[in-house]
Formats: sequence, C-alpha cells, structure tokens
Amino acid sequence: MASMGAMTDDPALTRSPSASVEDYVKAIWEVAGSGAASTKDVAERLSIAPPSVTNMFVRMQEMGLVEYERYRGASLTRRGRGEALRLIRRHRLIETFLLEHLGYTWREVHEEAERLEHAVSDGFTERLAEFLGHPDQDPHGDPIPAADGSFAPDDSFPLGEAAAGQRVRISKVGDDPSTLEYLGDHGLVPGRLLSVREVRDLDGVVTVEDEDGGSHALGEALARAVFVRGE
Amino acid sequence: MASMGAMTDDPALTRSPSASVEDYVKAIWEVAGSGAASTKDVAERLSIAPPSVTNMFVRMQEMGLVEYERYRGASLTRRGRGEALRLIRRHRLIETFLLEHLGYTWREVHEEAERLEHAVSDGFTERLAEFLGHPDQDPHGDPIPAADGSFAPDDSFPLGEAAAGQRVRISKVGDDPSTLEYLGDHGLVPGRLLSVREVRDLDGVVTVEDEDGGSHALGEALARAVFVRGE
DNA sequence: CTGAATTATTAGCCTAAACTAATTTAACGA
DNA sequence: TCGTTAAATTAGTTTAGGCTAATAATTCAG
Repeated sequence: MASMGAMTDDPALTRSPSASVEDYVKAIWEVAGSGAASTKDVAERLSIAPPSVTNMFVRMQEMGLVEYERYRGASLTRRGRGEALRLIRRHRLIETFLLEHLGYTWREVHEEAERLEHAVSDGFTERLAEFLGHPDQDPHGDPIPAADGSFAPDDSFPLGEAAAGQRVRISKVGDDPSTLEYLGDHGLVPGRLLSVREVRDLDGVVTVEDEDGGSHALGEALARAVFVRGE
Repeated sequence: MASMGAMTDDPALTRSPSASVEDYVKAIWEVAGSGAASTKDVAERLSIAPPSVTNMFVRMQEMGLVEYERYRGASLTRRGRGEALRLIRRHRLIETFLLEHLGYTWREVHEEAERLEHAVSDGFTERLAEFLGHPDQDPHGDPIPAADGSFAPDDSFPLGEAAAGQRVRISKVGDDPSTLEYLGDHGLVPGRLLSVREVRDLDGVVTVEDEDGGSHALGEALARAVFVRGE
C-alpha cells in the first residue's frame, strides 16, 4: 500500500551523505576535479586500503554521487560536485574563522577544520560566512566556493614555475609539518609578496626577495611546496 | 614479543570515546547525576531501544566509563563523570557562541550544538572559551563546567515549585518546540525577571508578573517547563 | 605481441552500534 | 507468598565502513 512500485524515491539517493562519503567526494574532487579518479589515488589520499575504495565507489554510484565503471575510476556527477564544493566551502570558512578569530596557527588549523566540516549544517555555514563578512578567499588565498556552488578556479602555481623578474604573492604552502615550520620561521607565509630574482634551471633553486628586502634561496622541494599567484 | 602479558594497557581503555559513547555518558549524567541510571531512562532519553543500551553499558564498563551491574543500572566512574562534564562544557560554550555571535535563535541552537559538541577538540573548546571571555554560565543561565572539571551545580527549579511573593529569574525553558514557541511569543525567555503573584495549589496555576508589568497565568505543564532561580 | 608489473576487484571477515523477538528477573499489590 | 506486570537481558540480525588474501584486468617494456 505504501510503495507503489519502482518510482524514483530510492532511499539511497535521499539520505544526506555520511562523513565518510563526504571525505570520498572531496578526495575525488581534489585528485581528479571533473575527471575520473583512480582507486589508488583516492586510497592514498584517504589512507584507506584500495578494496575499501572500490567498495565505496559502488555505493556512491547507487547514491548518485559518482559515475563509476570498473577498472576505469569514478567521476563526480553534478550532485557529487555540488557536495564537494559545499564541503570545501565549509572547510575554508571554518579555517578562516579558526585563524582569524580563535588564534589558531597554520599548523593546527587543518586537522580541526577537517573534523568540523562534517559536523556543521548549511545554516551554520551561512551564518559563519555572514560573521566573517562573506570572504571569497580563505587566508591561504584559496577561493571559497559561493553558496550556490559557483567558484573561481584556483589560479595559483608552484613557485618553481615562476619566471625571473615576476612579482608574486604566496597563496598557500604545502602542509607537510616540517616544511611549514621552516617557511613560517623565515616569514614565508601566505599573503607575503615576493620578487623572483632568479630561477636556476640547473638545480631548480629559486631565489626570491621579500617585502623587507630579505633574500631567500629555495631548493626544488621547497619551490614546489610554495604556491603563488601573479600580482 | 610485542605483548608482554596482561598488563594494564587494554585497548578499550585508551581510545577516545565515539560520538555514541559520548551521548550515553551525557545521558547517564543528565538522568542520574552521580547515581545509577536505568536502562529504560537512558533508552528513552536517547530514543534508542533498551537492548542497545544494555549492550552499550557492558561495553562502557570495559572502557572504564561506568560501573555496571545487571538489572541495577550504570553509574559513572570518575573518568566517566569527567567525560560528561567536558562534553557539557563544550556544549554550553558552543551554544553561547551560536546565540551571541552567530545570531541563532533559541529554537535552532540545540540541534546544532548537539552535533558540534562531538566534533570539537579540547584545544578548540579552550580557545572558544577565551574568545567568549571565559563565561561561567551559558545564556540559559546553566553553569558551564570549568576546564578542570569542577562546576557549580545547577540551583534552578521549576516555576511550579516557587512560592508566592518570590522574585525569580528564568534560567531555562523546556525544549519542546511548541512550548518554546509559546513562551517566546510571550516574552518568557531565559534572563527574564519575574515576581510570583500566586501559586494556586488547587490546579497548579502560577501567576507571575514580568519586568514590564505584564501578567501571565501558567498552567501546570508550563509551570513545570519554566526553570527559575531565586534572585 | 607477449609477459611482467601495476592496479583493481572479488571474496570473506571484523567491529561498532543499532534493531526485533523471546526470555528472564525484579518488584509490588492482593 | 504468589502472581502479574514492568523492566532488563539474551539471542540473533542488520548496516556502514573498514581490513587482508587471493584473483583478475590493464598497461607497458621489450
């Protein structure tokens, strides 16, 4: 009496995604954008065994979040992409709040935001956006997707790919703790303006001068970890 | 080689409690304080079937959070009590933030805090406390346990138990939505100062006068839902 | 175009935390 | 004290989301 045949109200499609599913959606987005993410890449990013990922891909397809074909990876559907952007919006707004109002340091912020992003409602998110003055970038300089799902793609690139003479602004730095610590100690933090003095092809060392006239020579590894945007 | 016998590092004791376990701890505290909570009471408070509760009691005993005896209920251990108070501290600080800084209404606050309290770290909690100026009461007037676990017990009581002539302040109101709505519409919100005009034994109707001289007659059900503290 | 090496999948198992149905214990009134 | 009722427990099942070991598909180098 209650169910009148195979209409389109599959229970798997309706329920809002669990924290795990959200993590997968975000990982697929980060690893492959609008393309297809491989089992391996997602498994690595989430530190989860590959078979668990295969398994989840199947379930996420049933939920309508991805298009999945065996041995071919999973790509986000329109709905999946929407979920990913909503999650990234939450994450970046939360990070902004933690850094600007609660005195978090760069090191501590990520882990906390990673947990909170699964717990806040859309209502919370929009009020927090209001509280923060509707920022369109987080303190890393990464764009914050709008509430309607639109967002400006990230136009930053690794410092190693800059050209000599260019003036750039640091937008974010790789989140490996020791890298972060070194860069922090030397004042190379997001928002900082740099002039690129030399990019040496031979060994990949990039020499930059900061706003205070200080000079820094960064090896290949560091030049790959510092992301900048043209000024 | 790795495990050298039955020493005291049981894995069940170490891992930090899941959101479910936290809910149980809090429920036991709310239902029974330092006494023993019955299966039924906890089941009702959490809207969970009784057998699930029995099951959880056993596991929580293994975790060292409760003392449990079959057919006799569960009471919190020192550690369990500590967890409960930490959770309540988080909850009340979060509510304070939502109400005072994000523009939440009384109606919306509870649900959001209920989810967030499981997601925030101790570090977040203490920074939030700092941000809020280390309040020792939430906007309901309920005491906020200190970070070290000490706290002033709640000395509020239902309006129905007040005496005629007494001056009292509303500390909290029952969280049934329709009750909340009615009381809100009539300005009977936490913080409000009242003079008790009459407490009629016959039918339990309590008549009060508010700060603006308005008079309200509250029946038994409402008088039980409004908690006050002597002024 | 064939055979490693890489990647993915299947099969089977585990845990936390819920459920229902059936049974047992406790408690209380006559 | 006995029997009825209310409460609690046991037994067995379910679902989400992990895991390992074994197998299969794909890809790439020669």
